[in-house]
Amino acid sequence: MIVTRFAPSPTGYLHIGGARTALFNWLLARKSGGRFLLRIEDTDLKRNTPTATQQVLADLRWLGIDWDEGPEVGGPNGPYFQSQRLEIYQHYVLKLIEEKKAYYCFDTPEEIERLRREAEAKKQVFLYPRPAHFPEPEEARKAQAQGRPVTVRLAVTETEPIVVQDLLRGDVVFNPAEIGDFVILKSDGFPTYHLAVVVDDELMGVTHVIRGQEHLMNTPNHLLLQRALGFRTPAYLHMSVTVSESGGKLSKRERPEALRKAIQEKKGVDLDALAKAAGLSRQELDLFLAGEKMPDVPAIDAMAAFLGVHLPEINVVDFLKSGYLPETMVNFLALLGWSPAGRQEIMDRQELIEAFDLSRLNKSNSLFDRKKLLAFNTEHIKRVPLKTLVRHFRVFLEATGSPVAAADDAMLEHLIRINEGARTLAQIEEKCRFAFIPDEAVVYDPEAVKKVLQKEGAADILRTIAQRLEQLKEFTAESLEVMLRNLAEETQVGLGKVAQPLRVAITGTTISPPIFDAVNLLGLERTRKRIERAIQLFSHA
RNA sequence: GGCCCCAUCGUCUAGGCAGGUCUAGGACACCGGGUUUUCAACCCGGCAACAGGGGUUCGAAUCCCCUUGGGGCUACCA
Repeated sequence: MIVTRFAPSPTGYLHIGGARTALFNWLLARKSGGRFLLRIEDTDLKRNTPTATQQVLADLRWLGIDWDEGPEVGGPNGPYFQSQRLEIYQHYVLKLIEEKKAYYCFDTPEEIERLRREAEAKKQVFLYPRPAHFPEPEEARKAQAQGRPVTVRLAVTETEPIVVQDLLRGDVVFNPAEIGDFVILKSDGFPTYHLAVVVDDELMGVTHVIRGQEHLMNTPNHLLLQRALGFRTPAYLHMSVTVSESGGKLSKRERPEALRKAIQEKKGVDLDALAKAAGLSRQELDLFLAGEKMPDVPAIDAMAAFLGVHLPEINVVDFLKSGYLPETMVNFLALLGWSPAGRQEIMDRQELIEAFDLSRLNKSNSLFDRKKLLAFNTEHIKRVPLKTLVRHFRVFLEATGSPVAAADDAMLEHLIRINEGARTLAQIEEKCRFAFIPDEAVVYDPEAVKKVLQKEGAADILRTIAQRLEQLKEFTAESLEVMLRNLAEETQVGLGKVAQPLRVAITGTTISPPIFDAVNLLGLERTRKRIERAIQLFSHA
């Protein structure tokens, strides 16, 4: 049976690259009827954040990527947090030391750094100088008592070429002479990634490891460790990397950097107000602008909102908040580095599982194209069942704190219906928000006022509409349509000349759902009030 | 610098492993037109690629080599 896993380190929100890795492992497990497990690689005390695991779990759930074993679902191979498996790693480290396959080291970071520099100066690869005699456990205890850092390194004694058999790339050959004795146990008693991943994959019965190309160079180390420990070697597949428009792999730094650029390019930004909006001190903001400090995600979001700039989405939640559907994300991510046998591109999870096949993966890096993502989202909004869409819409509204969240499900369904052709949930929200704010809170877009409301005759048309609204027997989208069409015909103008002033009067902008639906949504009373307010504010007659 | 991976339209890719059926197919973007009460959506049409060089072969996008370009790694991070 095929067993795959996703093993994120909880350093923040799940980003799009991680989601893609998780997805491919999940697809392989689901396609083959195997198991998919989730393991949290929290062995770096400095980088982990306390809430990150919850964020990652929530993001995976939103995407519809479920796990058979792991946090919150349990399983026979737990615990699934590496920080809770310290004795297990300890056991194997001790075993390797006893067998003289690994040894204690007492170097300080400065000493290591010096050796590294020397090697660099000589244009040589840095290889840790293995001592002729390995220190005894006794010496390790002594060194520790004296306050020296104690680490353990694997003795790399292999002389034959190390061959990584990659499912995608074929045999990749490495020269063992270029692999130095690497650290497997850190001075804080935590295992390094190499040790933890090898031990856990063995103990958890992982058969297939799909990961990013950035791990290809680590794989010979893992092979070495597996041999030293007498473990099996899982099948490896190193996927291509997703790169960003700015070149280089897509990283979390993208958003802060885009924000910094936006702040620097914008003239006359009130930095004190900006810092306040982000909950930062002025000093922290200055450090950020100098490129020396990265504020956290909420602060970044707050600053972007304050400036009204749109930052590129990187984390899974960013896409949620921009109004993308999880179906879109899963579909689009699957197509980055993989393609189905047929012509069909738009697929739901089930269709992806059915079509998935490792042999159709491709090796080259790909660029994340947001325009194509938008097109995919438009398609999925059309395809996803209405009930599901309502659920997604609710999640979106709550995540963004929209006033539209006050609506019940029936209303949300209606809002979706009258916004046929929308590209994102955010667009639906933007178009409908006008009906969920107080009449006095309508902000009139100056551009729209100038172009529509202050045009010749606009005020007259609004007055006429207000009058006819009074005379309307029943107030529905249909009766409104009849009324407005008649009015357009009588006054010998296009429907646009009637609809546009009305649209701006009730929404403050030129963008809304179809005008009949928009008025119907707002209701008779509030429509009248807003028309009056608009006439008052903008007719200079 | 060293090691490793990769290379088809602007982008994601099909084709490559089994060389002729490829005057290279699709999707997105873009451009032009249509539809239209706004924004979208929708419909029709168009533009656009085998990185370069050398082999192998009757024949190369496809196989081999070199060059160039892009990417990754080079930690007591994962």
